[in-house]
Amino acid sequence: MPELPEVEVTRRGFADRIAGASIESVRLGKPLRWPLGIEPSKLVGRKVVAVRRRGKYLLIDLDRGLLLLHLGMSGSLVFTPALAVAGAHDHFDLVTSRGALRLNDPRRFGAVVHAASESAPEAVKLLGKLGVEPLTEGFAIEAFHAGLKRRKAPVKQVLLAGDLVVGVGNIYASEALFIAGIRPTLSASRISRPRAARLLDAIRQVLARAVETGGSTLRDFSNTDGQAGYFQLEAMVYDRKGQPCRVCGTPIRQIRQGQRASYLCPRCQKS
DNA sequence: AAAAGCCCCTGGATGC
DNA sequence: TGCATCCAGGGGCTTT
Repeated sequence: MPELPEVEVTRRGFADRIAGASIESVRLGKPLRWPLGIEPSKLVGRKVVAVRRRGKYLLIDLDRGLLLLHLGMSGSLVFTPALAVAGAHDHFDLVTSRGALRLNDPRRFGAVVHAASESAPEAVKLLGKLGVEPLTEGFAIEAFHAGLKRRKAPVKQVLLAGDLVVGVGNIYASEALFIAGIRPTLSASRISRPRAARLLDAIRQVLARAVETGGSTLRDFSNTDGQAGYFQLEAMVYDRKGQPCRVCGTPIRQIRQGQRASYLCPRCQKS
């Protein structure tokens, strides 16, 4: 589910509300992708300082240490004054003096991991190879083009890999490539400098718009107040197999790359 | 170093 | 209605 926009919408939904709170209790449900890495009772009494985002990870800074939280494919967070009885897929509760944060994640590809600091091995393992933040960091077109040039894999898969630019997942990779007029199968190394510039611009444009619209809700994503996003209503190609291209009317095609679906307009994305 | 495949897991849609 | 199969917003890990 969650790509950069969904994670950012989630972050904005509770960051200010939880900042300054002290942790009162922690409840774990079924195991997530990785163990928490700390005895839950040791978190009690610590204070939440801030909530940041790095790629698709949320970083919950505590006055001592931090929690790295990932939503995986099916995760979502709610932040409420008081928690209801935990459901079958509620696998992590962080109860604080200002409200409770709850992770619901049916597939359990998500994770909450404690790290003593951002430079601790547990954090570096997860964050160390991440690429540039497309929305907030100055990403020179030279660096982006150079990064593409040294990769022979299809550009779609290079975008998904996350080591060049972070936050672009399966929906927004297809969307950005459509906007830039680039075929997802094109080898990244063959993208010219002007086209790389268009692609970078398209990535920023589509991610920013998706944040504005509350992200994409295909199945189960919702923000921390339980509300759905509606970017999917604006999607140009994603999940639109066989439907007419919104620009030229040609039926949208679906292909498979690395066991994931890609969508494209064969006419608007000629190469 | 880079690329390709393989998993982790549950639930909804589809087909027989 | 029942059951099998396929597919899904991710990404770390292992193997080429």
